[in-house]
Amino acid sequence: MTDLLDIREAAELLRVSETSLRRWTNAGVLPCLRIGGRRERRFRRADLLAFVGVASHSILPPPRNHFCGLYTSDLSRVRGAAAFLASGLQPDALCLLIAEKGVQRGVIDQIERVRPSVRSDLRTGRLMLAEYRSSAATQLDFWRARIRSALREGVSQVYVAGDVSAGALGRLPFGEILEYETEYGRSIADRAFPVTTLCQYDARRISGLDAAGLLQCHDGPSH
Amino acid sequence: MTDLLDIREAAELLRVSETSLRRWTNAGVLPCLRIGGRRERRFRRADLLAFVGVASHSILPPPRNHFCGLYTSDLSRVRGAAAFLASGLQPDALCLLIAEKGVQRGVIDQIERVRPSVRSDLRTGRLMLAEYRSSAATQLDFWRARIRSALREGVSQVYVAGDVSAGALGRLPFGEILEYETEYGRSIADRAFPVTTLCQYDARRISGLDAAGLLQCHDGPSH
DNA sequence: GGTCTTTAATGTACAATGAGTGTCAAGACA
DNA sequence: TGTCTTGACACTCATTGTACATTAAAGACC
Repeated sequence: MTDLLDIREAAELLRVSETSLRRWTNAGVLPCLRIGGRRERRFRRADLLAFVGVASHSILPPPRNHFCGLYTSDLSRVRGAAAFLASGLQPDALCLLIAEKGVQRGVIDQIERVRPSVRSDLRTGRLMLAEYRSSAATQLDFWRARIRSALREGVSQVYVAGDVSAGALGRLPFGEILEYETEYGRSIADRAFPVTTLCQYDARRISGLDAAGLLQCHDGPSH
Repeated sequence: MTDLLDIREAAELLRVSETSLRRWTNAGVLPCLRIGGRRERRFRRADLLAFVGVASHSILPPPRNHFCGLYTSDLSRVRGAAAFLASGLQPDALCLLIAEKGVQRGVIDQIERVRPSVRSDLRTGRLMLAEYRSSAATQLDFWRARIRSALREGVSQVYVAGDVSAGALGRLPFGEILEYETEYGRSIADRAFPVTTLCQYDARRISGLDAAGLLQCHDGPSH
């Protein structure tokens, strides 16, 4: 977690203009550090939060937003994805479900049991369906495009659930899947993006070593 | 994500007028932060969502104290246990390492690299070594006895690292191992006991289904 | 080394904004 | 019917945002 913010990031965090930050630091009411011969301002997150009266929890657990789920049956696969997406269907969020058609139907039916309005979520585009591309590169491009356009349209949080094992990606050698996941974690599920992801894998079709690799490139299991 | 919304964004999010937001914050029913000399309002997303009854993700994560670690090499096994125990070697804590003799030596050597005083920790009993019993029941009794006596002696936190795969327990059918872990989680790694546990397994010797079972009866992977 | 572009700081002037304080009408509800 | 809440509008005023020019450091490039 970057603890030192430049003036643009600080202005974005506090939703104020850079001018105000300069005024406040000049007036001495807001601490800031100076760096380099140009004496650029650097702000500590804790100082910024203290300035608006937020108690800075000194030790925050690191954010976890890239989970993997190992399902052991078709039912547990559907249940896992449904629970994840149902919790994500919030007013200003976008949910994406990437899975084969049959699985999509099962997940929708399952969500409907706790959220009868799923169908309308589908119509309004708050919940979108797709299938995995067959190449890691095109799939990554798909993610980036979808998420960027959603953020541009004002969505504040994106929830992604993908059934990797059953899709086209799942037929790649496992090493390539891990590379894909690693890249996904680095460039998409990064802290910078408000994206939370659940990657599902069929525990019956992977080895223990595969599972260890999955845990390595995810923030943990979902449950 | 600690993002703050200004009053316009907050009004847009909740689909109410800015007037109402001002009234609600003045009445104290909706929390808001104040910033700058004009005391402008800034709203935390979680507060806004909570105000309309949406369960926010800012609920405290449940405590996690029963981890499993999948190692893929002898080196990663030793490193995992060493990192875990080194972080646990605090003044009022007791650390337990349950592993075969050879692994014990490797872990001690590894800890010594970041904490030269390990040997004295061993002498004073702050770090204790043992090997797995061959039956789940006797092993559970061992844990209970050790931990209870430690707590009686004033220890405030117990850290347990165990290499299950390589020990006598690891030779049981995997179903029995899972039963043992489940019982351990229920009666020892319970919230009531100040015990944090790392159970290590050899990823090379288990199946994907086994790994899924392990994740099910642990709070998550350690890393 | 030198050159060019980018970026941030500083300073100034002026327009825009939000807070605080009112009033008032429309709709919900018992 | 009366009461309560919401949204809209008006007004003042201090703060904030924006736009501009200037300077200097940092980074990219040859």
